Amino acid sequence: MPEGPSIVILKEAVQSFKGKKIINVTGNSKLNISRLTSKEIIDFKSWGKHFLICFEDFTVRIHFMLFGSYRINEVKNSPPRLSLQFENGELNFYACSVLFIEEDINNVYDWTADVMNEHWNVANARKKLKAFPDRLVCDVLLDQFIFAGVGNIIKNELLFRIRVHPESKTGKLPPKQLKTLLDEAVNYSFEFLEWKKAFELKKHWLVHTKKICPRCNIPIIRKHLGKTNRITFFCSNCQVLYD
DNA sequence: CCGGTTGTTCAGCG
DNA sequence: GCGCTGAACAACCG
Repeated sequence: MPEGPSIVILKEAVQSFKGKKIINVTGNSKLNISRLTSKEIIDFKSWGKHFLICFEDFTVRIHFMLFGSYRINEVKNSPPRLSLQFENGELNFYACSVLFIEEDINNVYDWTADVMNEHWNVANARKKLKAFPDRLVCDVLLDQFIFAGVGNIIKNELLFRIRVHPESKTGKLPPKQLKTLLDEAVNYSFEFLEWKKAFELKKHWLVHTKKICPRCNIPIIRKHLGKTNRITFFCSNCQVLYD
């Protein structure tokens, strides 16, 4: 559930509650969620993997982490972390991180860093990469301050697509590959969104959780890499190491 | 039933 | 104070 495109799907799915008043609030969140009672939802926004419920004077940030989930006008057989009741339905969040943001979210979030956002700015991302040329591409793709919304699946798949080895240093990428990486961070995320909407996401995975390279038929390498130490799937034959 | 994983934070340690 | 490691959280799939 948790990569950026999934949050965009959620944002689209809850539009019927925009402008609506919350008539009851429950949940096992340790925060004072009762403050939401009788409040009107001004808007829903997203930043990367963050789902934002905007009120007049504050914002609720939902982060689904690895295991979080939600239901719209349905309930799961487990206690909700946060449950919002409306005249026209309900919105339930499970096993997620809930946080109140009191500041203006425009001062909290850099919208130009969100690969799914209309304000995404590729020049800003390029500048952030240039500042730390020794970082590995497998790490920078997961850096939410550079590529907010990109997760481990998108990381693995896009590196295979652009034929770059995950342990390549960003500063050693030829300009053409660097441009392709920046472009595909957005392109792949939007393809992920369409596949996810069509319930055919896994069908399109070429290396993630795979055993054999679909291009050259040799075994896919599965290894924890980089400072992020996340599991990485790649083909040592198809993906070129720039170091 | 066990192993694996779409994520992040933080304690502990050298 | 730093960077690194691993735990913790907690749910579902195959």
